Amino acid sequence: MFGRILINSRRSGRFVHTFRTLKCADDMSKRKGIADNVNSDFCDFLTELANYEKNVNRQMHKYNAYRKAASVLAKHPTRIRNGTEARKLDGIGEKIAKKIDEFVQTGTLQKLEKIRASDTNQAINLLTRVTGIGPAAARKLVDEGITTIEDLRKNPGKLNHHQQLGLKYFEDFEKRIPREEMLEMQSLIHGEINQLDSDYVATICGSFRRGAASSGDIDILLTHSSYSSGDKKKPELLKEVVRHLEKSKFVVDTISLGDTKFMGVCRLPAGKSSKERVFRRIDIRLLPNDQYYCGVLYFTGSDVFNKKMRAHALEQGFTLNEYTIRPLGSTGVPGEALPVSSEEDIFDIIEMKYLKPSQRSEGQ
DNA sequence: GAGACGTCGCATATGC
DNA sequence: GCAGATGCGA
DNA sequence: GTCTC
Repeated sequence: MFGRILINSRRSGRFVHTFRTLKCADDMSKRKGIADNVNSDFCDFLTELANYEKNVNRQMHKYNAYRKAASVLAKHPTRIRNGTEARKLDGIGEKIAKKIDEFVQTGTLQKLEKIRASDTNQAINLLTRVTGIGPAAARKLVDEGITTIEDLRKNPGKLNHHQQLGLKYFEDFEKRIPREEMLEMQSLIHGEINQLDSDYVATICGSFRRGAASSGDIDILLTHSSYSSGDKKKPELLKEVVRHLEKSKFVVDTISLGDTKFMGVCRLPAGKSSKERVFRRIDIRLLPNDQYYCGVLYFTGSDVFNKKMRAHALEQGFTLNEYTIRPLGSTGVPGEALPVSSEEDIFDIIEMKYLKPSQRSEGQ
């Protein structure tokens, strides 16, 4: 969920930074041996191809395949010299090996040049950066002659509610959130929720919880002592929190709101020198208390860490997902969910030494 | 050579 | 009005 | 596009 790994800051490929999300390069090289990415030029063109497959061709699996290839190259400690060398890496096959060769020899890719030359592709890629506009809507809009952000502003009637908010906050939503601001929002949120009802528990997850220097958005997991998975729906628990955060002027817009998931927009009150703050994307999920820590673990990531931990769980005869940890019978059929009342419980069950969130960035 | 590649909540379009 | 499908984001 | 079976 909090992928980022080394390529993009965000799964959608909305941002095109080439890694360096946290810590300084020195720190990284000492600990991990992956200081500067010596293959970053390959990663860049693979990421561009990935976004093309997703946004233009709606080929999500190719998108993921290109991203996997870029990721393995980014982690590779030495410079790849040609396709044959690249071919040895997991996730790089015949086609990408060929592209590496072409790029090494000519400094570019014919396929990429053609993609870049198409105005339609350019427009689709641009519109896709508005949250709520995916590959299908972008293509439809471009077919109707709408190709720029300005065009969108002139035709708000062609957008649904989510897309209208995406347009309204287009610039702000592409800005990263400094950790300092995340900490401010954390204390405001905890204060407000505790004032509302001290039986709520809220945890800001994602890369923030792992200590990242900046974040893309705010992802809050929420639970309440009165709410367990056996109970029936409690449609008011989440709505009450959202209403309260609206009343306190922190939450300013709603993208979607159901019984268990809120997606919206928030902003801190003006800071010193009365300078206006940036609008931020905020998500709040309500989980039953008995599933809360599996959820917190899952949404804290990183993706790579989650994969390793789930694999370890399997080796120990357990299946772990975002909701529960269950023992596997001799037939491989999952049994009843085990009781969990902390993240430590989950590590204990699978006999794994506890890792603080800040130690979960690349697994271990 | 065929199938998997994560899954699910919410909003909205679609068909009856 | 209802039920299952689609788009989207995470 | 790549991997697995």
